[in-house]
Amino acid sequence: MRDGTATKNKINRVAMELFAEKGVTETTTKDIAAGAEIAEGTIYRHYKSKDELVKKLFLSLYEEQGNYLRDIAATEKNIKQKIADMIARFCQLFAEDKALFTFLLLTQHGQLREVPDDMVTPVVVLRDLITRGQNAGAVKQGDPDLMAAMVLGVVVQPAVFHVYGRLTQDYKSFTQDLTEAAWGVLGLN
Amino acid sequence: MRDGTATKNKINRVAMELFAEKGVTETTTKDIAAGAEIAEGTIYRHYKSKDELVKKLFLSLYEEQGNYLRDIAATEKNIKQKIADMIARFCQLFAEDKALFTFLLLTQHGQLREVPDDMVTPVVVLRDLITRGQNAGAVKQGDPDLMAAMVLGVVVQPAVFHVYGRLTQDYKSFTQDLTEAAWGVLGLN
Amino acid sequence: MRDGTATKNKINRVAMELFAEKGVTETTTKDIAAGAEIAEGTIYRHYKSKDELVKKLFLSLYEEQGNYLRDIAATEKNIKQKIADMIARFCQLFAEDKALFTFLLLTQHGQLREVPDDMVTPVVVLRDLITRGQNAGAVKQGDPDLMAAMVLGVVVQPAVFHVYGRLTQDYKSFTQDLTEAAWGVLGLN
Amino acid sequence: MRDGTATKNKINRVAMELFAEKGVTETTTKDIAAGAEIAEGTIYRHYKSKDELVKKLFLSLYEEQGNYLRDIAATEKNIKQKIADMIARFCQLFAEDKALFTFLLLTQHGQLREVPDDMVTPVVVLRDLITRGQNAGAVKQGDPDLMAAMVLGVVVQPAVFHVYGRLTQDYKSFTQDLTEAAWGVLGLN
DNA sequence: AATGAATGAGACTTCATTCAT
DNA sequence: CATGAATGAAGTCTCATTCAT
Repeated sequence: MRDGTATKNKINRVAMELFAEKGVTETTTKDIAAGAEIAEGTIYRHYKSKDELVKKLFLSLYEEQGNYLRDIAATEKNIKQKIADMIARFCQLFAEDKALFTFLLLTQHGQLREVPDDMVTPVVVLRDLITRGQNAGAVKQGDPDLMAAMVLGVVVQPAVFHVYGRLTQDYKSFTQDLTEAAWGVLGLN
Repeated sequence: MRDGTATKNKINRVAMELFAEKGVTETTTKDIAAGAEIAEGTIYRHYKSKDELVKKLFLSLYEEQGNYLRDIAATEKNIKQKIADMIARFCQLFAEDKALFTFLLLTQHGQLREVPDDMVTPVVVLRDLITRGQNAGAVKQGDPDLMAAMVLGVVVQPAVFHVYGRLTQDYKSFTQDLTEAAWGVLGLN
Repeated sequence: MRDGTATKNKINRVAMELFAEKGVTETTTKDIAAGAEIAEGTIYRHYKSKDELVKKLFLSLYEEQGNYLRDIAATEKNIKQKIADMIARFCQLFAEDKALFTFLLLTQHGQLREVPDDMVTPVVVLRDLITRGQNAGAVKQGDPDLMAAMVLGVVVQPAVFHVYGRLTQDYKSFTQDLTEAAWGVLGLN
Repeated sequence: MRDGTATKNKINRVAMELFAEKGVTETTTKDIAAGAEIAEGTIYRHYKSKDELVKKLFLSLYEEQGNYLRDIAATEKNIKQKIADMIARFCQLFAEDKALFTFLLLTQHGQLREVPDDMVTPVVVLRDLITRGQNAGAVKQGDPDLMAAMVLGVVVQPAVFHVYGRLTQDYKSFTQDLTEAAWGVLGLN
C-alpha cells in the first residue's frame, strides 16, 4: 500500500482489542505488532510512543461517542425520546462492539484527565441535555452533573456486569428496562 | 511489635493509596517500600509476590464491604430502609476514605475474576436483597442482576465523577438524591 | 540536474553540518534527509551506507586540506614563510567554515585509522616540511613527528577553544600569534 | 559486599576503558556489564542512565586533573618550574593510564558544555597561572586564553598522535621537548 | 523479621537499511 | 533517480524478585 492508512487502522483495531482484553500495561507493543502482523518498529511510524497510541485511540473513540450522542441531542424529538434514543444507541453499540466499550471502560482512568475542555464527550452532551430539560420544565430539579452521573451509571454498570459475565443476555434486550430506569432518575415519567 | 503486623498494615495502607493514585502496574514495589519506610525485600516477608499483595488487598477490602452490607441486610428494617442505609453507608465510606473506593474501582478489572464463588460481595448482597424484595412483592419484577447493576451504577458512577473532579461537593450531601433514585429504579416509591 | 550531483552535494553539506553540530552517531539518516529535503531512501542512491558517507566525507575533506598545504609547501618561498602561509590558510578556513573544522575534529577519532598510507594529509605535509627544514638546517633538530604534533597543537587547540566558546574573537586575529608560536616551536626565529 | 562501592568502581573503570577504546555511543551497557562481570541492570543501581554515567565519569576525572594542576600551581616554585612540573605530571599520567587520557579526549566534545562554571579544570588552572605570570612580568603579554590553548595544544596533540600510533616512544621521553616548547610559547626562556 | 545490592527477563524505542512503487 | 512505508536488530532502561548478611 502506498500510504500507511491500512496499517494504521490495523494497529488501532488490534490495539483496542488487546487493551480491552488484557489492559493497557499488560499489552506489549510486541503483542500489538504480532496481532497486526507487522514489525514492532512499524508502530512507531504511526505513533510516537505507546502512550500516544493509547491516548489518541481513547480520545478519538471517546469523542466519537460524544458526537453520536450530540447528533441525537440535536434532533427535533422531545427529551424523553432523546434519552431513549441515546440508550438504544448505546445498547446497539455495546452489542456490536464490546471491545470498544471495554477499552473505553478500562482506559478512562488515567485518560479522562487528558480530555480537552472543549471536547464533545458523552458526559457533556448528557449533562447539557439534562440542563435544557430542566429549563424546559421537563426534567426534575437537581444538580445536572449528579443526574448525568446517575443516568450514566444506570446504563453503563449493567454493561460492566456483562463484560464480567454476571449478565449474559443480549444487551439489546435490556434497552427498555434501562430506558425506563433512566427516565425515572430524571423524573420523566 | 515483635511480629510484623504493624509493618504489614503499613504496607497494605501505603500500597492501597499508591494503587489508587497511580494504578497497580504504575506503582512499583520500590514505591511501596519507600512509602512504608521499609526495604524492598521486606515486602516479600509478608507477601509472596506483588500480585498476591494486590489480590489479597482487593479481596479482603471487597469482602469487607460485602460484610458491611450483609449486616445491614440482616437487620429487621424494611427493604426500603435497608437500601437507604446501604447508600448512606457507601456515601459515608467514600467521604472518609476516597482512596479505598478508588482502589477498588481501579482494581476490579482483573481482580473480579478472582473472587471466589462463595464470597460475600456487595453485588451478591444487593442482588439477594432485591430478589427477596421481589418475592415479598415490595420490589418490582425484573432480572435481579440487572436491577442490582442499575442500583450500583446510580450510586457508584457519581463517585467516579467525584474522583475525577466533575463533582466536587461533599459526597454525603448526595445521599438523599442517590437513595431516591435507587428507590425509583427498584419501584420502591 | 538529470544526474544526482546537486542532490549528492546537498547531502554532503547537510551531513557535514549536522555531524559537526551533534556528532556522527547522534545524527540520523532521517535528520540528513530532512535537512537535504529528500527522502531517506535517496541517501542510499549515493552512498552504500551511512558509514560510507561518513568515511568518504571525512577522507575527501581531510585530503583536500592536505592538498592545500601541499600546494603551499610546493612554492618557492622559504620555510618560515610557508609555515606562516599554512597557518594563515588555516585561520582563513576556520573563520569561513567552522563546521568543516568541527566535523574533521569530531570525526578524526575513528576515521584516522581509515586513512590510506599514501594519502596526502595535513599531518604528512607538515611533517615532511619539517624534515626538509631540518635537512636544510633551518629547523632545529628533534623528532619531526613530535614537532609536527606540537605545531599542529598550537594551531588547532585554540580553534577547539573557539568552538567551545572559550575564545570568541575572530579567529583571523590570532594568525600572527599562532605563527610566532609555531616558529618558536620549530626554532625558526 | 555489603555496600556497592566495589561494584561502582568496577563499572567506572570498565566503562572508562571501553569508552576510550570504542567511543561512548559504540559502547553498550551490555559491554560494560560484561566487562564488569555484573548484570546490565546493576549499572542502573549506581547511575540513573548511561548518560549520567558518562557525564559523572567525565566531570570527576576532568576535575581530578584540574586538582592535580592546582596543587602544582599552589607550590612555592617559580612559574617556569611549575609549567615544567605540570607537563611532567601530564606525561607521567599519560604513560601510566592512556585510557584515562583517551577517554577525556574522546568525551570532551559534548561534555565540555556540562562543566560547571566554578569547577577547577586544567584549562582554568593553566590560564590563571599564565595571567599571574604576566602580572609578575615573567610571561610575555597576550590573550591568556589563547596562550593557554597553545600550551595545551603543544602538550596534548602529541598525545593524540601517540594514541593513533603516529608516535610510539614512551611518552615520558618527550617531557623535556614539550616543556621547552611550552616555555617558548610563553616567552619563558 | 529486615535489609538492600544484585539479578535478568523483557518492555519500549530507535534507526540504518530495504524494496515496491 | 526518487520515494517513504516497512523492517528487525539492537540498544537503553525498568522492576519484580532473590539472597547473603
